[in-house]
Amino acid sequence: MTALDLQIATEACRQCPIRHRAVCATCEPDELTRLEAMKSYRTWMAGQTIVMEGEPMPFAASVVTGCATLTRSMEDGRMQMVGLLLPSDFIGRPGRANAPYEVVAATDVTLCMFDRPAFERLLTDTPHVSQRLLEMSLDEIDAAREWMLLLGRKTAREKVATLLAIVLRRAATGSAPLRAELPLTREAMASYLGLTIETVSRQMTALKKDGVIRMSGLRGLLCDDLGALLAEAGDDADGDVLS
Amino acid sequence: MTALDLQIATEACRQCPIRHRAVCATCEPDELTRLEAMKSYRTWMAGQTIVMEGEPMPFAASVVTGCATLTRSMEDGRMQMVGLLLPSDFIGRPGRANAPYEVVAATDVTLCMFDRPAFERLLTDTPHVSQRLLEMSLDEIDAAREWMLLLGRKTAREKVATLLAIVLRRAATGSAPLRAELPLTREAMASYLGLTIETVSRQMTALKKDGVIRMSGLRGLLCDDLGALLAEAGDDADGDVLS
DNA sequence: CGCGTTTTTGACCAGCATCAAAACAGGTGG
DNA sequence: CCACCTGTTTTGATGCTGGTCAAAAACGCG
Repeated sequence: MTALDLQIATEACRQCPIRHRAVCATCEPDELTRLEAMKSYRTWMAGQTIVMEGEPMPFAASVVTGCATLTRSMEDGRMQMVGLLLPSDFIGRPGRANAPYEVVAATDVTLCMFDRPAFERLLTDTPHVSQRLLEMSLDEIDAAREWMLLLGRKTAREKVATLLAIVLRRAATGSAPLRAELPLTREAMASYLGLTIETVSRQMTALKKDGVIRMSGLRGLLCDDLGALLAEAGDDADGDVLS
Repeated sequence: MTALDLQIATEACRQCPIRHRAVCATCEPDELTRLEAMKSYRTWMAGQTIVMEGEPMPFAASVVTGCATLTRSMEDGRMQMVGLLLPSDFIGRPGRANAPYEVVAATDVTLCMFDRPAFERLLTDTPHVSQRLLEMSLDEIDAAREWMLLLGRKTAREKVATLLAIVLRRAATGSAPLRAELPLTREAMASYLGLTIETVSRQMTALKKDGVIRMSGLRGLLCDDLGALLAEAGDDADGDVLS
């Protein structure tokens, strides 16, 4: 997506790359018009904090491009990622003014932001939107529960394999060898998986040595046999969710 | 609540003990009438399976009394609890016919069950209900994320202390010594916390030895100093969520 | 009272964290 | 283009937390 495309998208929802998957997916033309009036695009660079834990959050937003993370932290500094937001995912909780977690740009991220009061009015006025948001929330609950199984019961090797499989699934470019850019640093991976950086690194090395994955550079991920990777992940070969 | 009360509640939503907290909380009188037509009560005994993982789930329901658990399991038998349902909590996912997790009665449980197709029609017809369900789902997401922090980053001792604090909060009978009946077996606690039974048992013993809690029998929990317990839990003294 | 189940306790071990240092990548300025 | 510096990633050595296996104790129930 070029800067020009982005500009167009800013103006017309109909051109938007996440039009049919985001919270606005089921909007009618007149509802889109109303959305267009209250939305604005904004971009953050990788690593930048979008919202700090506990701070006021005067907007709701959809991720248009890039990847953001939600992180919850303890007083002594221990942190756990609790959400991974990819294009079309929704940020913000109607009815709540303050963010319960830190929101950080994992890669460069563009958000389509809605003024919170206006968005909440839209929610009460248009069942379309609130029903779509309900649907997305229910998916998110399922994803969170899958994630809880990972955090509570999987071994380090299974955790890493699971995450790599998730990334490959989302980036699915068709046939083998499957190829994807890791949108996460080792630190973000560790935060996602409830591990330390060192353990993530060791397990990646082990999976490479065992021929389950290959790397091209630090971020380029290759997999010839997704079945083998899924076996390492301890899942049966179906329905993972992300976000 | 006696058997007689329950009988009354079956007939009239207005008498229902969870009337203002459940998914029907915001219903108008006419909507309640519609609900009454499609609902039916059913009770399970502690330990019974309500729905098996992957099986069809032809209903949605609210927990009226008792406690149920949602559990996700891996092929090799490892299990992780992913939901703890207390009175007023909602079971079921509109738009999905099969249960993605096992539902088990932790204590004796009574559900107020709705026929799924009828309930889904109600959802599309009455924004009240779907907005209430959205609200509840968003709370559930927050609870799941808090739970993820526990699973990913807390020590065994912190995990156990956190769970005990959650139970005490929900059962809050006013002033010290705080008192509650544990609705969970050691096995269920372990499943909730991503630990083994033995570790849960050891940590409970340790917390007793350290004077943080006292037990009267296996299920009776006493705490003289909730602040001390919360300190052990690694939380600051506020907003935990459950379910 | 006796049996089955749940819980506790004990001994031991493995997996992951921790601490530390080396290797590597990426960017800057000479 | 290379030397240098900074931050990330990898590798190594070691220790602790929590898992595993086993048995004893406590509880619940017929």
